[in-house]
Amino acid sequence: MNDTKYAKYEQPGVTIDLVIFTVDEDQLKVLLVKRAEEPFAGYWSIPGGFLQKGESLDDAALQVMEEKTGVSDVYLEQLYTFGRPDRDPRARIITVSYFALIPWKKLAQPESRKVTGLAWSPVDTAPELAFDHNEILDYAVKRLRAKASYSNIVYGLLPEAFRLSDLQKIYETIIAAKLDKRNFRKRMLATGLLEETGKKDLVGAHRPARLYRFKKREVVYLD
Amino acid sequence: MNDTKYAKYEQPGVTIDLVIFTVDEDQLKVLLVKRAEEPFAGYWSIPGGFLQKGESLDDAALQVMEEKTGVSDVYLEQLYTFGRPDRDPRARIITVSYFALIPWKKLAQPESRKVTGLAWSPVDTAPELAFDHNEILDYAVKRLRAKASYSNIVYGLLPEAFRLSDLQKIYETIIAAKLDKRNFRKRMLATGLLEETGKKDLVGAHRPARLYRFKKREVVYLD
DNA sequence: CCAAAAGTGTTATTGATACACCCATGC
DNA sequence: GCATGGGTGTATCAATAACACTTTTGG
Repeated sequence: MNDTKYAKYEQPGVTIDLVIFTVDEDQLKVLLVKRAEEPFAGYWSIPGGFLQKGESLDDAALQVMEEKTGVSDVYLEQLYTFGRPDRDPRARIITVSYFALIPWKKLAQPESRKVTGLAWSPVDTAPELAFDHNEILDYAVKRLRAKASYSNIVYGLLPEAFRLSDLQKIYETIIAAKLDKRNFRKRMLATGLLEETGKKDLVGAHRPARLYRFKKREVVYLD
Repeated sequence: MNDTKYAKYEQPGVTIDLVIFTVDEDQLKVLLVKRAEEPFAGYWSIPGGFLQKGESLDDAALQVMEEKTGVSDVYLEQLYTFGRPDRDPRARIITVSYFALIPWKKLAQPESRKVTGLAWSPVDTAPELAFDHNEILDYAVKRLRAKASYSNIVYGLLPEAFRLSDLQKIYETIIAAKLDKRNFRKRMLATGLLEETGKKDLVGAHRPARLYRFKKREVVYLD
């Protein structure tokens, strides 16, 4: 920008911060990174980074995603932009927040989990975070819960093929409530968004489960 | 910001753009301003302005609102942040968009309507706008339609006291569909969000209508 | 008395909820 | 044969949708 022309306006730093969710061990978890530097050195924060020259906001979010998880083909949605003048003690910085969903299985490869300074924290026991990141996290959790109730967004937390009981578990975890198995299956199959893969899940000493997949791995709103 | 430390990052200009809605003549309308300067001189755009030093995003939005309409006590909600690198030909500028709702009556005072270079355009016949403002407008319309269906957000388009038929008209205008009068009234009164003012609207050669108001003029989600 | 909008109930349909037992497999 | 999770149907209740006439006022 032309500094003489725009001198009286703020030219803030712009960052992208990501709330990356997964469901693991029947808990909704969020990826946190430990800050090495001031401000908030030693605090946990959600992963983020500065917007690079020529980069779109979505690209910047993807960039952070790949950097921290090694994974890029995930559900990603812009959340909200936070810009309180004092939210960063260093300088005026506004942050465009995103939330992402990632199936636990994708992360189960050892290399993407061993990075130190990274941790998956259950959302309800998340520690005090740097900056206004608790606020961002709360906002993301609300959005996820709401959106799960009127869309098929949970596909982002599931692998390609899954059992209906997996799907139900994901819903129960997100909304923190038990659901009736028969009603749940009826409702899900009635949406017409699922199809059988024809395969069966053979693990365990019990009747094998049919495996389903989402016909389309993109957001569809119900009703 | 410290320019040496952050030199490799983008320091974009940050603007706030507002989609200001009202309902008038049974049409959903949006406030447009005519651009005098390049780029897009002569084009219509939605009102906006640069973020000022020390100003929060919400404050900046309010500022623009007051500047263009003379009104500040209105419904205002952050919408989405647009940041394609080429969205402004001058420089890298990202814009945090907001949408606002304003009751037509508030604008009916002559002084706030006479400003030249301002126009209320029906949303479905809006012209080609500057920058990516058509995209922002479309996004706002979708958000408004969706939110009207599961919240009491329409209070922002109504004066303090109104007839149930006014309320119904607003809904019909937003969702572009006719509603059944009896079912509509039953449903609205069942929400418990309305109360009678005790007064009656006496205009017109017909039975006077009871006037209602929202118990709380703040967003409540239904269900 | 006519025109105009306000106000009011009942029935049918649809969708949501509650609820319990048999099935297929591995060990 | 027993433990484990998979898979299925029906009856009740609640919410939504369809539908038409009487009332009150001003002119």
